[in-house]
Amino acid sequence: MPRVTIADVARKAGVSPTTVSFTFNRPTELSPATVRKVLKAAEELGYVPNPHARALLSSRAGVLGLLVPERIFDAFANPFYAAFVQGMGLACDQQNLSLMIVSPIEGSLEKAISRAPADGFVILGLGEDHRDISPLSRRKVPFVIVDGDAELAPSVNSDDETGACQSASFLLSHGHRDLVILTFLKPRKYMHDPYHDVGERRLRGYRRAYEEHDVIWSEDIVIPSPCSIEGGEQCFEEIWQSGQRPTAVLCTSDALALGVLRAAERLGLRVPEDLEVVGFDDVPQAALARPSLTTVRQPIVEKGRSAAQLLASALDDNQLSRHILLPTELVVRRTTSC
Amino acid sequence: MPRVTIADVARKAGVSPTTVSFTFNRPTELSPATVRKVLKAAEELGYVPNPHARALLSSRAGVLGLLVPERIFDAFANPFYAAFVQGMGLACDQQNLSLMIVSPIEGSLEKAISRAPADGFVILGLGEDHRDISPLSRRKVPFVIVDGDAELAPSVNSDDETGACQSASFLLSHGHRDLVILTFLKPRKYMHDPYHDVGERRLRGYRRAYEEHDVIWSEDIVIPSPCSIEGGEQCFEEIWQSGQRPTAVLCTSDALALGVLRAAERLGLRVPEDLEVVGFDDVPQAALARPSLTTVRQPIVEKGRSAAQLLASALDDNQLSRHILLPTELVVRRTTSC
DNA sequence: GTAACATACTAAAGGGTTTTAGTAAAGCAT
DNA sequence: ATGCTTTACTAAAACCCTTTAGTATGTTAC
Repeated sequence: MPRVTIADVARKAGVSPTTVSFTFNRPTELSPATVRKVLKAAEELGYVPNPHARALLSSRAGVLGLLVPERIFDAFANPFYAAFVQGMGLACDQQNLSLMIVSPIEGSLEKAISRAPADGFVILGLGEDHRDISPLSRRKVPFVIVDGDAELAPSVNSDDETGACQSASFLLSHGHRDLVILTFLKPRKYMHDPYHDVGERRLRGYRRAYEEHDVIWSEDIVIPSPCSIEGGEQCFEEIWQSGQRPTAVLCTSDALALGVLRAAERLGLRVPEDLEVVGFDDVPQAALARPSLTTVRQPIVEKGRSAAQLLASALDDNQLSRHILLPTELVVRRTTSC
Repeated sequence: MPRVTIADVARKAGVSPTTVSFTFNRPTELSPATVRKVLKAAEELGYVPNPHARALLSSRAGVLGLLVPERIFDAFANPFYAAFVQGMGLACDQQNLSLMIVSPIEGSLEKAISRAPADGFVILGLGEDHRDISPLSRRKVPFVIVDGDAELAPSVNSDDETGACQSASFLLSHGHRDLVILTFLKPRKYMHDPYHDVGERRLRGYRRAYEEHDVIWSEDIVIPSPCSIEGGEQCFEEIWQSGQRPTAVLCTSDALALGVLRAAERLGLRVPEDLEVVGFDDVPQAALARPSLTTVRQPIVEKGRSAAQLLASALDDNQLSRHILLPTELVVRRTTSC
């Protein structure tokens, strides 16, 4: 039994397919009696327009893509994503759009992009000139860059460097000299990208704080780790086991910091007495953590919301490329001694 | 400048559109020289097949829909969703599928379903015979029911009643007699559904524990609240402000329990000395909470994974409807005194 | 009584691909 | 030279809808 098509409804209602289409799309051009008749026939047959056919014709599927340069599993291991999606959802709910998560297919983002039936993309963590997304510019598919460099395309970023600088400054001014910095590992494929990602921006902030405090910076204290609670936990445990005894840890992501907290607990370290920890993001659970996490707040939900909003308006009028810079702010809680 | 189509590539390469299609879909039927020639032309023109056209023909877009009966923002306010999506992602990553979040359009799930270019749906929190999803059965679109009753359709559920019973039993056997139970409020539209949802199953478990302990059950102690940390926080604060002084709180969701913890902290209550709290789900942050949350564990990631897996195989062979029941288990942590 | 216009509907083109059925040429055995 | 199979490619139909341009009818205006 094949799918019920517009032709079936037309036949049943005794009208042309065009009339059926009009019934759904511009009922004002039809007499009320006809509309009723067609609606009845459609109802009885259980007809709904085929979304693929509709999208093919109008190039509008009502779907925003969220492009993430890693596996979905790895991405959502970081609570940042839930909050970001929540924010995008705010705009989607409002504009009746759906939200699609697009991650590499067979390791290729390009492939994933070209197969995804989305009207546009919010791109997380890649710059606008990244080769993996160049097909989008060529095909004039609208996209918004988040946490990445952009000039032509609209973008949403946080003031990472300032926030990072504040957090490092905070620790340095309290006398800490023996820090460890946990940064998130880029997905393997992007490891050697020349592109300046968020991690690097935050590092730059830390480095600036070192300069301002006249403390000598060494790349040796920077340890990359997979960006998840487990990643941070394991990473810090290894650091400790290797004999290093930092008095404080700076993390470029709350996921890592929460992991450090867990590791510290397991290792019997008291926070903040034996070890101070500062994160980045202020994900919802930072405030709930044990102890509550000192971190650099960026408005994640708002970030997602404005990215989706920007994309939605780009779909409508494809005008004006706006660049949004969101503020960051050090939130002092209990993983640091005041 | 219109989109580059298969015809453009065909013209440029001096072959028929069919040959171009074959180049991408079954290159073995072509001579290597031709494949090279076409690939080169496609590359030069920046051609990628139109996903809508492809999906129209094959009825396969490579997209799994996650149907949620509430707004995306509200859904992702509950950390359960992030873990569930993570699990679905595991299966999607493996099978090269994308994941689409579909929530009501203009308040209508039906509308959202009919517009979504997804190959099938994982349906969260509705039974298979719910009227909002009946169009799917009629159109023979595959779907998997999660946290809902199903007989014909494949389903994934947790043993909610047993888990809930254990948790209530645990509190009752420690002498608590003055409990409050926080349940999550259904989205308004589904408020009066006759359908037995997870919340009710869990309540049934609590009730059974009351019976087993010969304690009289009263519906008055059951307080519905929006299912988020904020919801639980506010709800418990109101309860306390209203003069009630329960010695323990049972929550049908960790989101609520985490909220209660936050409220307790604000109200100056010590947990577990002044108030004991038990959640449900064991979301990742339950273990990290302050204090760590006693809760009923269900394997959320696994739930998402098997739901997506079931759906993916239903798409392939549309056979065998399996029903998966995942175990639950009380995890005693620090919000209860042992 | 005819031109001008609005109303209610339809035929046909188009959107971009995949797939089926088929053709032409080459290879092989007899 | 004849028939049979294989190989390499193509024409045309199909997928299901929307939209443009147009027809037929009725209404109004002078």
